[in-house]
Parts: sequence; C-alpha cells; structure tokens
Amino acid sequence: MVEAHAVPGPARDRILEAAERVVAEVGAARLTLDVVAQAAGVSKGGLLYHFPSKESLLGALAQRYVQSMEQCIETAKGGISEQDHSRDLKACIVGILGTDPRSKAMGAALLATAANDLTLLEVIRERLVAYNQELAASNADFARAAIVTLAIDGLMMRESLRISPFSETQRVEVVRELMKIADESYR
Amino acid sequence: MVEAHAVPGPARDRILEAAERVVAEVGAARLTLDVVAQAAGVSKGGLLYHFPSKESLLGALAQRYVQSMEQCIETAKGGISEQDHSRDLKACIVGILGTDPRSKAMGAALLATAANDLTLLEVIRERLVAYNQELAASNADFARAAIVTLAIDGLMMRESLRISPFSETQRVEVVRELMKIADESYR
DNA sequence: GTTAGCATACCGTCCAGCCGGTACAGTCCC
DNA sequence: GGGACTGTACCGGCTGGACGGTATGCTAAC
Repeated sequence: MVEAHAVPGPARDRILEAAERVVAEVGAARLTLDVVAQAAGVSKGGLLYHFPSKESLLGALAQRYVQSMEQCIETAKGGISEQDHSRDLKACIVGILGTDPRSKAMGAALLATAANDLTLLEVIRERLVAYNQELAASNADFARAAIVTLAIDGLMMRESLRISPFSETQRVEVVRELMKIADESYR
Repeated sequence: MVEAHAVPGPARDRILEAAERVVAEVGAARLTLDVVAQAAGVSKGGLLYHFPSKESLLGALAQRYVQSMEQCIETAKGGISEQDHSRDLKACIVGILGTDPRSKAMGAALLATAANDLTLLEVIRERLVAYNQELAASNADFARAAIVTLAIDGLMMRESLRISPFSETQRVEVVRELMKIADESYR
C-alpha cells in the first residue's frame, strides 16, 4: 500500500506528489483516484474538487514534469562555472541524472501520462521543441549536443522502468563521458 | 477505431501485432482484451485461448520486444562491412532507428507492458544486461558506446511518445553523428 | 470421438465521475 | 452585531459502465 504522508502544504501539490509516488510504487495501471486520494490524505471528493477529472490530473502531472525539468536544470546551473561554454548542456546532465529527488519523480509522471493519453504529452513536446531551437541557434555542434540530451532521456527512462543494466561505477563512467561529449559539442 | 486488418498467418502473431497497433493508435490505457480481439479479427474467447490472461499477453509483448530488437539488429548487420570494428554498434543504430517496420512497433510493446506491470519488463532487462556485458568485455570505449545505445533508446522513446522535437533533416544529422561516435568508440 | 481452435454469453469486480451533503470564512445589508 | 447569503474546500456514498475472466457451445480435422 501507498501510505499517506502527512505532508503539509497546499492540497493540490500534495495530490500531485502522491500521484507520482503511487505510479513509482504500484505502477501506472493502478493509478486510481481512490488510491491517489488516500495516498495524499484527501477524500475522493476532495481530489475531484482540485482535479475535476482524471484527465485533468494527468495533464497536471505532465505540466509538473516540465516544471520539474526546468527547476532541476536551473538548480544544477548553480554548480557550474559561468565561463563554461557548455554550461547549459552540463546543467541538463547534472540536473536530470543527479541526485535531485524531483528528477526521480519525473519518470513516474511521464509514464503515468503516457500510459493514459499521449496527447497530454503535448506540453512536454512544446518544451522540447523550444529547447531544440535554442540548441540549433547556439554555436554548439547540434547533432552532438542533441545526442547528449537523447542519452540523458534514455538513461532516465531505463531507470524509471528499472531496466537499466549499468552498475553504479558504470553509471558514473557514463555520466562523466556525457560531460566530455558536452564539452566536445562547443568548439 | 482500430480496424481489423485481415492479415493471414498464425493467430497468435496476429494478436500480438494487433495489440501493438492498438497501443500505437489509441494508447496503452485502452489496450483491452475486447479491442485487441476485434483488431486482430478474433473473438475474445479466441484471444483468451492463446493468451489465458492479460498478463500473459503483456508478457508476450515484452518477449516480442526483445525478439524484434534482435531481429532488427541482425538484419541491419547485413548492410555493414564485416571489417568495420564498430559493426555491432552501428547495426543497433541502423536496425532500431532505421526504416524496419518492426522497430516502430517496439515502442508500443514497451509502453503497453510498462504501463501495466513493470516486473514484466524483466526479460528486457536481462537482454540489456547481456548486451552490456558484451560491450564491457569488448575492446570498445565502454562509456562512449553505452551513450550511443542510450541515445538510440532516448530517440526511440521520444518518437514512440510523439514528443520528438527534431525535424527530418535534424534526425538524419543525429543518426549520422551517432555513427561517428560509434566509430570513435573503437580505437 | 477427441482434440484444436475458435465463438458467444455471461458474471463479478473495479473504478471514474456524480451528487447531496458539511464546515467555515468572508461580506454585505440592516 | 447579527442574520442572510455566497464562495471555497472538502467529504463519502452511490451507480453505471467498462473490463478481465469463465463457462459453454460449435465445427472441422485427424
């Protein structure tokens, strides 16, 4: 069972966070309104007050995915020198593949949304398109930088689905090599 | 609606193929036994004769994912020189990101299985672990080669979820660059 | 006549969404 | 200040439909 964390704060956020926990722990198929409500410490009626339908809950999860991504990257930027040419790309690597707990929940949000309705992911696509345009307009080697972002996504997905074959040391190697390729992308 | 393709051949394969079509067209959440049966041109009883439970159907989809992957790669090997040191890795790129229709269905199989029960993906993890061991034992630059495989997965996933931001020409660029990194991995 | 390969009808459960409530904090009027 | 009214936030039982699975019937092949 997914326990109800007595987390304070706005009910809306508690519900979204609870939904991510439910997906991570019992799977996207068991993401029911009752279970989410219980995990969030709210009644079903209370949940439906904030999210009038399951679809709206899933849409909010997709939105949250985008926000978490931006926040993780923004936070990670703080740890990288402003002189570094590949700062943005490295922030993606560190932000998403680092230890930020928000990044762990992102996979759950993506999976839950994707499982129920692919069109709800449009908001994520828009964000990726914007990022892609930035990349194309920058002085980076486009293809090489794009591959870095793809590898980030690939690793995140594998870990969300628990099918990553890497040992801990291998993972460290991979992340370090990603940083190296990020450097190679800018010159 | 998902039309019933009057595809001949063994019913079992027709059902699995139909399931992949259903997921690709209407989403993993609407992958119901009734819909799959209809799409495969079989009755529900007929479907349940071949797959006694939904779980067994999903398990077979995961198996099929592994098989499709191996076949796509094997087929692609034919188009690459035996002298090429990075032949195996390049076969992955071409096989999975190429035009083979089987590779298109793989994302659907993965998504459907993941949405319902992550433990059914174990068979996929095992295959990845095996491949990872091959890679580690080879004379390739491990991290660099691993990144190629991760980027392949990342791109495949984005395209399955229809959130890939790349234009057609950008995609070609990315694939070409992947081939280049594959070469860099072996020397 | 027995088995393989289906089809049809049906059952029980689960779940999304609805609805009739409750509690409470304003706030406007008198 | 106190009654009437309104909006916000939330509760929990209910129901109708969907969906997984069962039970049974049918037919052609061997």
